[in-house]
Amino acid sequence: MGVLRKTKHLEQVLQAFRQSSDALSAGMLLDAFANEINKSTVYRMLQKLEDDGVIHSFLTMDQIRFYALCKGCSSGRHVDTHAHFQCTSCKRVSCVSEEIVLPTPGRSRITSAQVLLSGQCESCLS
Amino acid sequence: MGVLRKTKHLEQVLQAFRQSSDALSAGMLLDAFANEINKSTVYRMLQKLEDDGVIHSFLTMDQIRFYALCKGCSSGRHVDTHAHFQCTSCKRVSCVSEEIVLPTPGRSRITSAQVLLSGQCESCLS
DNA sequence: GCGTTGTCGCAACCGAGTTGCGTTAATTTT
DNA sequence: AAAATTAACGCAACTCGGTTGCGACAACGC
Repeated sequence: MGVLRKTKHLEQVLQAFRQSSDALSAGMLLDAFANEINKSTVYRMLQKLEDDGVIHSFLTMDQIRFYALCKGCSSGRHVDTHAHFQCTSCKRVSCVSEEIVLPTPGRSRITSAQVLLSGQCESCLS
Repeated sequence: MGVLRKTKHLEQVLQAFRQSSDALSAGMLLDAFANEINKSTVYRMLQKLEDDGVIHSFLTMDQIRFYALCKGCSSGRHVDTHAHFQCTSCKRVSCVSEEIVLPTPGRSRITSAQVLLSGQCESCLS
């Protein structure tokens, strides 16, 4: 596992997350840092950041993994069951602050949950 | 689009869905009918069945699309916002009957939602 | 400055899903 | 029942998000 090293690329990526109110995908980061950061580097960085509890990830309807900075969750325990929302027009993805009440089917033990909403965002509606 | 033809392969696939209480993925169908039904045939069939409102689909945590027979939804309008559950041990996927109350973030218009729960199912817990 | 060890770039690879196209077979028309 | 129509099929090649093995490099501790 090892410790997280403070490298140039890491700073760039973290900066990108801080500046964006939306969630980002690996592809978006690759576009943003085209010819600067390698494909595998981006994927490895995202993976590591998620392992370390800095960001969390989830899938959109079209099977693309998005990442966003974690607020309350620590390494190894991503407790937040907040939802994510993707606009079908502008494709932007964001976190929904409202907490969600989830059912526990049968006698099973739920350990994680993902809620994805999609539709049109405020700015695309107007 | 055209009409749905009653072919041998279609019958086989529908039968597989009826016999299984779980949701199925394209890969599982391909395994079940190995050397019988072609890869692209399976994908095209699933796509068509979903378009026609016979089955509905959703993604699991590991980005694999699963399909299950529709109960209440008709062609073009998949209204059910029921959740899906995947067991992390046996990997089986099933529909959760309980309805879910979802938030509407801001002033946006939600048109569809996916809820995925994961954990351990009853039989894997014992 | 030097060794350790995590990170990077590259290229090749993986696997789910798609596509173009020529062929086969289910349904319609005559 | 034969012919015409057109959906469904098989094949092979392809797309694309993501992974991996490996040698080179750079961050950190001493």
